[in-house]
Amino acid sequence: MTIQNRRERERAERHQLIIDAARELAEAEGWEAVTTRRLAEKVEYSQPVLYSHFKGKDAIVRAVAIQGCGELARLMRKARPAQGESRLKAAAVAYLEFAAKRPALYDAMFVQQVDIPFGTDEVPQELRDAFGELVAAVEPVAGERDLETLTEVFWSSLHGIATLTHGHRLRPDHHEARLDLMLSALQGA
Amino acid sequence: MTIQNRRERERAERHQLIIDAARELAEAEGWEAVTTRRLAEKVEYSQPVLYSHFKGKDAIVRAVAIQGCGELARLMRKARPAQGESRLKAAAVAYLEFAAKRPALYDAMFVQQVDIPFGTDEVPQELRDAFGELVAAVEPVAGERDLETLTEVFWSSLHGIATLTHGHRLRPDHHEARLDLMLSALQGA
DNA sequence: TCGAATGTCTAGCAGTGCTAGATTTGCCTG
DNA sequence: CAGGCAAATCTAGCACTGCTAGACATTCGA
Repeated sequence: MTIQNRRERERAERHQLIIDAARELAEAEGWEAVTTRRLAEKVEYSQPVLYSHFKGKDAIVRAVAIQGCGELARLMRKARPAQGESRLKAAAVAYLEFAAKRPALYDAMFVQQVDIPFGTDEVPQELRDAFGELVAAVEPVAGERDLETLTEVFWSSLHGIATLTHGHRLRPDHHEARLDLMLSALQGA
Repeated sequence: MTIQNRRERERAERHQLIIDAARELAEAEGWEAVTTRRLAEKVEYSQPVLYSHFKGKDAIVRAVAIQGCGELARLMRKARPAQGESRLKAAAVAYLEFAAKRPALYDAMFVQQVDIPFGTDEVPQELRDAFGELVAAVEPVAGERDLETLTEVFWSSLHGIATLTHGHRLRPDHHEARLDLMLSALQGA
C-alpha cells in the first residue's frame, strides 16, 4: 500500500515536472521550440515517458493552459482594488499585464485552439475562476445590462487588445488611451 | 521582349496559382493540412518550384493573408449601408461574417503571427484599405474621441469576438446580444 | 543544329510527433 | 539472500515536415 502510494506520488510529481518544463521552455523560446525530444531531455527522461503521462503533445499544452488559467485567476483576484476604485480597470490592467508578460502561456490558454471544454461540458475549475474574476469586475458597472453577456464583451475586448498588441498590430504608445477609451465605453459613461 | 513578357506573365500566373491553391487547401482542411508537398501536388509542380516563387512556407501564408485583407476591405466597403443606417453595425456584421465564414483566411491574416509589416514600415495597401473601412465606420460615432484610437478599440473588440467565438469560448446563442451590447457601448449611447 | 542558359525535378537532410518491441529496474516470494 | 516476474523505461524506427543541392530536361539564340 505504501509502496503503491509512493509510486503514485512520484508519478504525480513527474507529471507536474513535465508541465512545468513545457511551460518554462515555451516561455523561454516559444511553443515552436517545445518538441517532445527537447522536453524529454529537459525532464531527463526519454520521449515515451511523456506519452505514459499524456496522450500527446496537445494534452501537455492543454495542461499548461489550464494551470495558466489558475494563475491568471489568482493574479486578478490579488489585483482587486480597495473599495471605491474601479474594479473594471484593475481587472483589465491585471489581465493585459498577464497577457503581455506571459505571452506563451497566454497563447496556450486562449490563442492556440487546444480544445479545452468551454461550453456545457465539464469546464476546468481554473477556467471558471478566471471567468468569475471577470464577472466580478464587470458586475458593479453592469446596470440594466445582462451580466454574463457584458462580461463576454469585456473579455473579448481584452482578448482582442492582448492578441493584436502581441502581434504588433496596434500602436504601442497608445496602449493606455485605448484602455481608457474601452473602459469608459463599457462603463456606460 | 515578347518572349520575356510571356515568361513573366506565366510566372505571375503561377505565383497567383500557388497563392490560390494554398488558400483553398487551408479553407478546405485547415492550415495544418497545407504542406509544401500537398501544395506542390495541387499546383502540379514539384516542391522546389514553390521556393523559386516564395522564400518559404511563411511567405506563402503571408501572401494569402495580404490578399485576404483586400477581400475583407472589399466586403466591408460593399456592406456600407445607405445613409441613415448605422455604419458601425454594418461594418461589425460584415467583419464578423467574414471571420466566421473564412476562418482559415482570417487565421492567416490576424491570428498566426506572420510578421506582416504593421507599424511604421511599408504596410501593404490591402491592410490600409481594411483598416480604412473600420475608420470610416467609426468616424460617425467618434465625437470628441480620438478617431484612430477608437478604431483600434473597435477592431480589438471585433477581433476578440471573432477569435473567441471561433474557439468556442463564447455562448453561441448570444452572439447578437454581445454585438448589440458592444456597439451601444462604443456608440456612447 | 548546336551550345548555353534557364527552368524543373529527383533525392536527400535534419527535424517533427509518436510507438513497437527490447531492455533494464526493482519488487515479492521461496 | 537468490530467483523470477512484472512494471517501468529506453532504443530504434516509422511516416511525416520544411527545405535544398545537384542532376536532368527544356528552350532559346546563333
